[in-house]
Amino acid sequence: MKDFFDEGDLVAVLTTQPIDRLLDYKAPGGGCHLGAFVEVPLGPRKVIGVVWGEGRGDFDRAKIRSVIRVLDVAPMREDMMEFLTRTAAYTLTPMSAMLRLATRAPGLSDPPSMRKVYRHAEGEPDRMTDARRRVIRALDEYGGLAFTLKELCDAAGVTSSVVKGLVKQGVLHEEDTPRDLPFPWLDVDYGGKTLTDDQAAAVEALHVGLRAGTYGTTLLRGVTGSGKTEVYLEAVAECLRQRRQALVLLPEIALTAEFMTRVEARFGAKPAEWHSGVTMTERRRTWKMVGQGGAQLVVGARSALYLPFLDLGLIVVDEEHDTSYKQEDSVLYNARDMAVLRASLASAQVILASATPSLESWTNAEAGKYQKLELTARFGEAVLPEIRALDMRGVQLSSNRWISPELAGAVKARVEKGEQALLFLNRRGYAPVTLCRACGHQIGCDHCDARMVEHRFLKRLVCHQCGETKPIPEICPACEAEGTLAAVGPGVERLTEEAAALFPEARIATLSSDLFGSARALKEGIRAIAEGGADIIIGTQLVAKGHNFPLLTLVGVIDADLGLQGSDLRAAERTFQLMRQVSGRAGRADRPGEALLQTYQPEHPVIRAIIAGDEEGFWRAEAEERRHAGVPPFGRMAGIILSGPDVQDVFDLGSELARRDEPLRRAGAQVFGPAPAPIARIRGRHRVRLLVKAPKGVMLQTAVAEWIGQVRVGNQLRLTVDIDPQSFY
DNA sequence: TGTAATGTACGC
DNA sequence: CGTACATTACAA
Repeated sequence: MKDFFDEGDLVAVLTTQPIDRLLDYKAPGGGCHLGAFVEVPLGPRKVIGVVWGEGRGDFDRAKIRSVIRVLDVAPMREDMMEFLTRTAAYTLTPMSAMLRLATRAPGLSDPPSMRKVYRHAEGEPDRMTDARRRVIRALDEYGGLAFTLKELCDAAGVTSSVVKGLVKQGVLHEEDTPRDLPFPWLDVDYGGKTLTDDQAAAVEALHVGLRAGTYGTTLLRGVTGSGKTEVYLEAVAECLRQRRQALVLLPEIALTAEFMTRVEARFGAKPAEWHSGVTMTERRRTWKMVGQGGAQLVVGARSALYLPFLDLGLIVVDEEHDTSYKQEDSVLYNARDMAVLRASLASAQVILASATPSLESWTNAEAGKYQKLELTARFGEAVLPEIRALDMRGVQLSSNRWISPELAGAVKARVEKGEQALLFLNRRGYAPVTLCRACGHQIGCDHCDARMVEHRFLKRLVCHQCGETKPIPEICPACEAEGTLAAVGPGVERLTEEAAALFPEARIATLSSDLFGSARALKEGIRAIAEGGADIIIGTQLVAKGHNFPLLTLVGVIDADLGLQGSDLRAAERTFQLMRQVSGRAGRADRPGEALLQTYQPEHPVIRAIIAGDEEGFWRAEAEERRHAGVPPFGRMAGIILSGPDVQDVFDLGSELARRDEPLRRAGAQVFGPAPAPIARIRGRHRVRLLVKAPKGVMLQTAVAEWIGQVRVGNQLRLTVDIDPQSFY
């Protein structure tokens, strides 16, 4: 394929506008490379695009316009173009949306922005003052390093006029430097730790693939506290020694800060960071430096996969089982799967790290598609907690009490020893249901088919679906009885109330995503608690995600059955992982831990597998069940969500699709539905769901694309395809 | 008969 | 996605 186009040659350009085809333009003066980022005229506007190939010449020559200019960023590499094409085909997403995902950095079209920095030049000022002395001292202290105006003023404690005055006299030198600077060099020999035999063996195995510079995927399994992070940081080190770039994906923004500190301890500097909480300036710097090789390591969220790496050698997907890797908005992709795809195109290695792998990864490892590495020994003296079920069937609890006497006793004992206890309940707010005792009416959201959840800290009812809030009413909105509304069921806020009554001496901290204003505040809160700022921690699933609580020795799960209900096929897997993760919080440092699960169904296979610690047994049973049902990873599925303001319109479209299923049947696939989606109305839009099921090996995407191509989706209606959905009801 | 509101086609 | 242009709704 041609990779350079001279002025006037026809080039095909992919724009970020939702036009599902390439547009022909004339190459600009000076020509352009394949993959070049360009600005092109489109109607009355200028838009950004990428030179995708030779022009096709099927458009009226006279109407073809010229590329305005080539942007000052590195051209998109061919493996990246291929990656976008393959992701688009896999997820049935238009290419323009993929390009938008790959250009999510501000100011790409701006010229390289410069800023002024100051250095100490020669000579003395005409008149030495205290302020002037401080400025010069600040500059000299850092060995001639350049300061920006703000940095210099802050360091010297002066106003900008002092600095400007010194510049005018030639004592300070003012110069322009590019604003986007390379990230500090990561030193692979900076802070290596001594590894256990177990870890060293895993590192050695990972080094083989990294040195070969080929594609390969490894499932790195290790119980909590076994030192997975140390192991994959050594893999990162090896990748950097090979002069290639590395990417570490984390499921939660809240985890990045702690991880950045660990990277700094290992490599002597902080790497580039990429997620929604990063400032615009840093985003642009990261995007540009990744493309120029000025960033060796990126730590970030799933969208970091779409950064324009120059030479990517390793992708680590930490906590690979985490459901947040599957995006539930705009482009629907699973970052775990796309990481494997990207790596295979870039001849890079993938490490999927988890204590409780997803069934998909477990199956791939069993089948020999992935290398499997296990870390068994727990770091330090700690051992896995003893896990016990508390059978709640015989327990008499007074109304609105959820902590059994046995669990309460265990908590009390731990707290008296100066240890921490965690009470886990995966429900935000105070009470999930607000019910009228007179007429039985439940307060729901006006825009969604969901119940409003009382949040007592906010003193409001909140819809967890759309975020709508309203004050807690005095009278029942249905029967107008006064004072009959009752909060029913437990949430973490209510549990906090109960714990405060049971343990009046204990310091209690509640960890729930909605109780902290920002990711920063949350991180600060977690740190304070981990350092002993609380005796009892009450938390939602937030606490299951990899935070370190060294003083924690007891985990009490209030409702282990939550999540087992419902007909979600992944419910068992998710409950298993969550329970294992949560109980893994106990006894991480040097004290043995204990986990108690309150349950009304102690014989349930999932609960029994958790208690027995029989992971292999659980996965084998779960795999067998899925194989039998013909569902992922042993079959293929696609979810279709239709939504619109009018129920009838939405259902009509659903029925039409169900009727015209020949393309699916021809391919060997089957369609179910239409049925109301799990939440049949969100933000005033009615939702209907269809499910396509096919045996493995069917060209699912091709069939689905042809199938939905038959119908015309009206203006108000929306059709979303979700390949490999996470949940299907 | 006009303007506002809503729908549809197009971009090279 | 924005924009231009067509079509329909509705008040005067």
